[in-house]
Amino acid sequence: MAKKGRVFSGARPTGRQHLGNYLGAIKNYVALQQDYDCIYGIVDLHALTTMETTKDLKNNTLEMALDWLAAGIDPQQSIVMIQSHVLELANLHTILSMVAPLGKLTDLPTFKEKIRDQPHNINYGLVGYPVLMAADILLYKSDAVPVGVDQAPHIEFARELARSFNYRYGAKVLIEPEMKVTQIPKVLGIDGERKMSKSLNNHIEIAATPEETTKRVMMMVTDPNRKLRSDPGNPDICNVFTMHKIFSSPEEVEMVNVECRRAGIGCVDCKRLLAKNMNKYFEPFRERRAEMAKRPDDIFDILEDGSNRARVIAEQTMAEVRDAIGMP
RNA sequence: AGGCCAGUAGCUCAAUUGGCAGAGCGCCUGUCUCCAAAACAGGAGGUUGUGGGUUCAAUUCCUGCCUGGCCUGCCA
Repeated sequence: MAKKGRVFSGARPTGRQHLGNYLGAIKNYVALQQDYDCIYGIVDLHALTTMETTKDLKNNTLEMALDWLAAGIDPQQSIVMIQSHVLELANLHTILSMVAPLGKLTDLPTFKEKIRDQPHNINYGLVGYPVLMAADILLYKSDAVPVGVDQAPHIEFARELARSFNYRYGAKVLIEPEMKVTQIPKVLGIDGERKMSKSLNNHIEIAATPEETTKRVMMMVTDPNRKLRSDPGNPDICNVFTMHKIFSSPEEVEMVNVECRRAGIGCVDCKRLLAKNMNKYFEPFRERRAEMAKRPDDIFDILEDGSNRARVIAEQTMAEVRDAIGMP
């Protein structure tokens, strides 16, 4: 069947995925498979720019791959691969680094953030992060890249690199990728104020047990003005309600919306309903995942197969790149 | 390569002349609340970067090494 083109997206191996990862990326990855030839990379090289210890790298890769595959990313239909297993990437990265303007790299907001976050580890790779990202996208001749708005400058940078390369070497080898801005719901953590993230420990893992999920939901911060059971609440500022809108039926959402405001239901009732719906939502996923987790070798085989398929595309691109440059 | 400075709890930092390594924030538990938050009470968390040395005793003094920052050079 004819698809609209090729999509590449990568995620750093952060281990077991949480609701933010799922709603922000994975769900979208699964949906895109219908219309595009997708390549999903576990970008371990990018992870090295911030990781100071790599002892969990392999396990984090496995855990994330399990979440991806069990969630519906289909390795028959898409390519699921490990970034570092395609050596051509390093080659293209080096070549692109000669075209990449340093001033632009150091001006990017993400780089400035990292300077603030890890002033003791400002490495060369950190500056070149967007170059490596561009290399990944361009290596596979991606037509589109699904990203959140925060990644927009990086995609724009990749487009400019492709243009610069093509102009400098008088070729049309590299394809400027379209930015496929996905409307990512801003998923807040259980603290109700900051973005859900593992490092803030305000996350809920999608592969968590029903008990663990319920426990974490009960810990969620609600409308602080609703102190007593008899007080009316305001769902508009309550993250529990936001989650209801994702995991509960329209009828239940309406019920919560009405009953919370007139103290018809309490937060405990509200949270129990949410936890129940979340657990129901992820039940089939968790069953599939548990099955897959019994055979970790199979997962690594899938990743290896994906990397091999990706390499075929990469080799073709690199032949064209070398030819365009006029390398002997 | 040389010179100077720094490294202490998850984070930011204290610790008198060399004398039991502490605080704030964060984290966990409890009280209180429908839950959560807030408040209060309690708790965990450390080979003081690391190996030697001096000393009755080293976070503190000496020294090798590691890491980071600033400066001066050398090579490509």
